[in-house]
Amino acid sequence: MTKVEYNLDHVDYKILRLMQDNARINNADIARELSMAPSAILERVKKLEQKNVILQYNAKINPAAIDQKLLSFIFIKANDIIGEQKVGILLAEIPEVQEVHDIAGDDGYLIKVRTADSTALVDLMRNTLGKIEGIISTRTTIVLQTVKEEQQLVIPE
Amino acid sequence: MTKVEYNLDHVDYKILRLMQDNARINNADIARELSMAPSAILERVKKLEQKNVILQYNAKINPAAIDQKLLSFIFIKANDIIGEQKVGILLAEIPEVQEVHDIAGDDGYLIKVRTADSTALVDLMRNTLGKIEGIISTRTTIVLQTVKEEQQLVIPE
DNA sequence: TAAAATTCAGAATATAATTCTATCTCGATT
DNA sequence: AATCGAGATAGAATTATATTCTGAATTTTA
Repeated sequence: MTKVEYNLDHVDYKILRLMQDNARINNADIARELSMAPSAILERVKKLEQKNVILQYNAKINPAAIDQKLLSFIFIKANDIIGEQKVGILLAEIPEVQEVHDIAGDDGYLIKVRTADSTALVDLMRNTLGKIEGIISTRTTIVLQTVKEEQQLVIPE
Repeated sequence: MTKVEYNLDHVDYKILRLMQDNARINNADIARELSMAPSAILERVKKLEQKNVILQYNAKINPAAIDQKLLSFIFIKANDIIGEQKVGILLAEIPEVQEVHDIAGDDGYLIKVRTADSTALVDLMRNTLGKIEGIISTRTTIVLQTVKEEQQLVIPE
């Protein structure tokens, strides 16, 4: 892991603020908003992509529309060596697993899982999690209702 | 809450699969990929937006690039009346709070919070969470390292 | 202070989005 | 089986946008 300098200025922040809420905004509109030339914006956006400030552009899809109605968080206790994350990497390969976090205390992971329903969750736990070596125990928390779910960051300036 | 029919077919699923990984893909490229006319794709995308299948287009920004290096999950026990979510709604208004989930058991919430560092987290808990009426207790879990963090869903067919 | 690198505007060009219309498909009805 | 109508699509024409290029201005570096 190498130290990276991002060196962002006000204009970059403004672009990021616009794009994180509307990734399909066009160059011309950003340019108008910031009173700059489209070509200048284009260059900056490309640089933000190159420098890995912008990681990806996602369409946020309504889970209910494709019948993925159940959201759960599962704490997973594992016998991973600290630093190495064998179990974590295996968990990350599961498509239904949206997030895998290595958490402090309890030598464990917290994962976020989306399935159609509780039956599908049980299947996944039995057939997929159950096959991963090194998992000692799991504790599952079911989400009844989601009040907010966004990935927007608080951008400076 | 009204029952909604989404009525998606194979072509819609393919479009969604392309767009959830690359929201800035253009019409022409989707059309080429699916061997269809751009106009047909355009209509479908617009309908997917209208029907709230596609909820938003986001740029995923590298938290490190804007100095938001600490991720935490906090369990919050609240004295909310079931169904009503006064505390949940207040939590959702906090910009650093990316997610608010009403969870089963323990009459509580699970929230996901991003701050610059642990100092900023403590500040937020004291100054912002501390001011919310109805919070009985909190339990904080710090993320040491994130192995995976995506919002991609498993799309059928 | 000079040279190099970066940033940006504005024009020219290439590419893509959008609109429109004719055609096609498919299910319902008679 | 024939007719009708709604919805979906292709393809052409038009409009809008992205991209490239150049030169000038500014900032950084040596």
